[in-house]
Amino acid sequence: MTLIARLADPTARQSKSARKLSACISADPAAFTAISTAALAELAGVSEPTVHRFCIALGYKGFPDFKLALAAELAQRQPRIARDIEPEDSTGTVAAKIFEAAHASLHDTLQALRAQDIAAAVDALANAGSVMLCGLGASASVATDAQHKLLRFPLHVSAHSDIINQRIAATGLGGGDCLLCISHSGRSEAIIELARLAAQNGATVIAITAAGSPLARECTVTLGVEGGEDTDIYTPMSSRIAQLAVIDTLVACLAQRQPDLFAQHLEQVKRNLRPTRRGTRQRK
Amino acid sequence: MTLIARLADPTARQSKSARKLSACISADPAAFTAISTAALAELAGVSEPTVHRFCIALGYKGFPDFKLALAAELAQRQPRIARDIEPEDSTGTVAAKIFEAAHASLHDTLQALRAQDIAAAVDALANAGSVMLCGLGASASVATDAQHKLLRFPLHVSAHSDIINQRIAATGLGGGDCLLCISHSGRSEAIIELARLAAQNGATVIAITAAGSPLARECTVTLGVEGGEDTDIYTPMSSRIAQLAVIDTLVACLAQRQPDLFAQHLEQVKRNLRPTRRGTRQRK
DNA sequence: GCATTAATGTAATTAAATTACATATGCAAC
DNA sequence: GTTGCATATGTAATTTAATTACATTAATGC
Repeated sequence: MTLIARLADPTARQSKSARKLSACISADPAAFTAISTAALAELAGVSEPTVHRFCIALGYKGFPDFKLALAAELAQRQPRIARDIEPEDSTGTVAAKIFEAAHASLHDTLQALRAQDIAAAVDALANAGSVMLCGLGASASVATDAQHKLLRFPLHVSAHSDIINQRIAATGLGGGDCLLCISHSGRSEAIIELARLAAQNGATVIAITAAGSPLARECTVTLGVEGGEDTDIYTPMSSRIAQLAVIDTLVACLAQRQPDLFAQHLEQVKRNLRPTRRGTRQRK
Repeated sequence: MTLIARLADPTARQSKSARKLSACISADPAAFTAISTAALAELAGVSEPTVHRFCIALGYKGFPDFKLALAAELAQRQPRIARDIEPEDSTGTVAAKIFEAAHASLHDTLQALRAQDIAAAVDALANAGSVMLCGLGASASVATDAQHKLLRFPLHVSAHSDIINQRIAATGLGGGDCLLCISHSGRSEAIIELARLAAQNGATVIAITAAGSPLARECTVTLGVEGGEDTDIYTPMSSRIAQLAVIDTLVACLAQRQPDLFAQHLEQVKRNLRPTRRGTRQRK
């Protein structure tokens, strides 16, 4: 757990003055990175040695050590100023905000991802008779991308972005088959229906979608994707990036599971990359 | 410039002992975050007040302030341990590595992106008679994604992932039209030919690809995408994520340029998002 | 080569952090 | 409810670190 989280943690058993200090620091951690024991003691209404003991109790060598750790942690946590784009923003600012949102989304998604869910999804994919990938709108291209990646494996993979074809194909799924749904909101009626249909037929349904969404409830395994900071405008953009990262993770785990294939895959990707590595001076 | 970069900067005019201190700290910055003036003075072979003056000269209030800044900066710079996935890695480790690579790729791409190039690309797109999007393999789904986003604008947009259709469509492009090529390596012969063809017909050619690649040389504007850390295996995965972020940036800038549309776009996305925000307890 | 300025060091001072010790508070057993 | 123990907190002393004041040395220009 991070230091700041530990300070804010109400379940931690702390003494009265420790609680005062925690509250005081949590309120504005940045303000306490450039302050002395005396000043902090004053502000928290405790004595100086209490501050010192507090730091020791948290596992630091003393107050300066604690301050250093706090400063480092504050620096580490992303700027997280991920804010909506304003009409007056410069091109550079727009780019920075977009990339920042993507970072935040990736970060949050990784935090929320549970290893056991990934493992379950990989199991289902690895053992599936056939794998069907579905998405609509922006998620359709994510599904296509997943198909591109999964084609390298000895799986029967199909991707559909047409809701008629999706339903037809889903009807054909049965036990041992696998449906991977991709949806930003997890509230697209067509996809939810599809998941339900596949599940009724006995297929394993995996969703890369918002945790806790209606789609998530229809699924065997849900890989939650977080939108990052709660900004209005660009969340669907960033979440799609996180979806891709989740797919990459599934593919990597799948590859890893099949050592021969893994090596082969590795070799192939290396071969594909070779031209990129070559000096760019020479033509072709 | 970062503090660490400033210390290592050989062009900076520094006194003899300042140079000694810079060298000493640059050698292992982390070691000096938990040390006293006396110890640093000893190690650098200078006196204590010299250390203090050195900190003041760098713009800090004193040695502790300097240490704090140094620690913060060290914490900030990414772990960057982006390494290849090993067969023995756990599921969680695989996920962490994949996401880390994505972070690195985004970071590097943003660093390398030039505002004037984005502006030029946005100009070309905004004023284009028709916009054609092309990519092959993994880049095909990125092109599809771009199409999905650009469809919201009053542009004539088409995306092709079939190399025959691509050539046919590119032949139809002329002055005032715009071709947006997406390629990881920038060495796909088919796409390079396409770019050349379109350019010959007078179209503006934009590429989202590796900077300095053959494709980049055929283009009016290149938006370079960095693969992140130079790891063998998963670079193409991460770079695709960065490609999407670049597209998002273009779309955002495009939206921003047309205030009415921007507002409309914003409203639309907000509307799309609304269901996500709603409490997830209620069904449908 | 001498004067002047900047750079560095020594020693003194101040401030901060830590320790030692005393007191108070809370809890359990009787 | 009181006694005893343990934990928590505070006061004061000590140590350590950081800073300042002043002296000395090295460097540069004339």
